[in-house]
Amino acid sequence: MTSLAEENYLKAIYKLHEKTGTTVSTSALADSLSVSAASITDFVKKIAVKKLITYEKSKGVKLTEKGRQIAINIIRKHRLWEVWLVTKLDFKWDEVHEIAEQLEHVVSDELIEQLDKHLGYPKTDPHGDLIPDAKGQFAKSNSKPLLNCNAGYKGKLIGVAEHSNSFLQYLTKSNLKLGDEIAV
Amino acid sequence: MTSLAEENYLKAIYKLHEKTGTTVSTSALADSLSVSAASITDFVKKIAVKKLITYEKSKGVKLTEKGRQIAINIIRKHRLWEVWLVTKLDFKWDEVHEIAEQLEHVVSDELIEQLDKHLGYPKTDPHGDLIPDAKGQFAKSNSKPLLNCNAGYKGKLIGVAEHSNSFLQYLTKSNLKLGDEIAV
DNA sequence: ATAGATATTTAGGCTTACCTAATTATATTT
DNA sequence: AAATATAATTAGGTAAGCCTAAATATCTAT
Repeated sequence: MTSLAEENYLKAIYKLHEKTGTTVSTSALADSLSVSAASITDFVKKIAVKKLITYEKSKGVKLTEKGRQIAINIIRKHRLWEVWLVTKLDFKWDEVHEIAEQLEHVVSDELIEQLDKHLGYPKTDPHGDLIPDAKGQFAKSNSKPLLNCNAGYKGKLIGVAEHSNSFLQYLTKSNLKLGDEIAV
Repeated sequence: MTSLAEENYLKAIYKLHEKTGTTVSTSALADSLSVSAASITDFVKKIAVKKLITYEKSKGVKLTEKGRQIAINIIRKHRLWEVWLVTKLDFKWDEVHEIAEQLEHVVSDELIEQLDKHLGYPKTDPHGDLIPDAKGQFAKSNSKPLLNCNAGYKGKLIGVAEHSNSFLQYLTKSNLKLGDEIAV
């Protein structure tokens, strides 16, 4: 029903919307998916017909509730697989993204439910991102971006917004990991 | 490098060759892959150019060493995933094939090596089939088909040749499982 | 050895997901 | 507001992996 390409488009739209809060532009999508703008316009029209997104010519794109649910489900799978890779297979947090990008597209609801159980129903992934439940609900988080913290502020490092391998490796080398108590 | 379709063709050729011992015919492949004979001819020509198989017009197809290695690697991955599904996620032996068909195409050598380690380097999958090692070597098996056993013969059930869900469920219902001592 | 049956290949087409180049629409400067 | 820059769309095309229908090759039985 949902092709690999569709899943990746929906996920990219979800993430760009999350970041900007606005409708998602053709060029932002083209950038994020490494595909030409023309291809985006094409594809976006197709999935608009399927009611996965709403699309207004030259005005960007928005997920419908249906599209949002699919996107969240992919994210759920991605994050569960990342937890598995780190906790069960001993991968580092900077080594799991590419593998999870593949595993997230495996289709089997029972598989994901069993995996979730096997992992002990984790709430967050190795980067501190929340894992939505099977219904697409995210738990509440009381996180606060480091940028908004004044000097002297003390807290616990519960997640990282930047996921690049180099940044993650830098944190590891600096002896910083999730759960650490930090002061600004 | 190796597309999903290629992987499935090579695996199918491997399995049909294993079963018949001869070159693999267009129609056998068409049957096994649920694809028209015309499509087989097309595809087979393409992967012959890539030296994954040898192909003689109207005379069927054979894996090259290169093609064989790819096929065995897919089988290795398939069987390791099946072990994981049964031993770690509590799936039944008749529930794992379809899921493993998807997982076997995930590309990451480190993933497979870590998975193998996580599982304790299993020698056989949940149906008793041998799991080749990372170099494509199969261990020796001293199995004997039940059909070749005379009445009165005693032995241990170490594998099943028939993998259909209905047969596996029948064995389970009959209280038969791998490792059982049986007499003919 | 030849007719008929079966298997295989060829020819021509389709869909998906991409592309480039050209055109049109929107935003930004002055 | 006009000129220019940037973004988006349209038009036309490509490769992969499939299809059906028609043509040809191989096998089987007499």
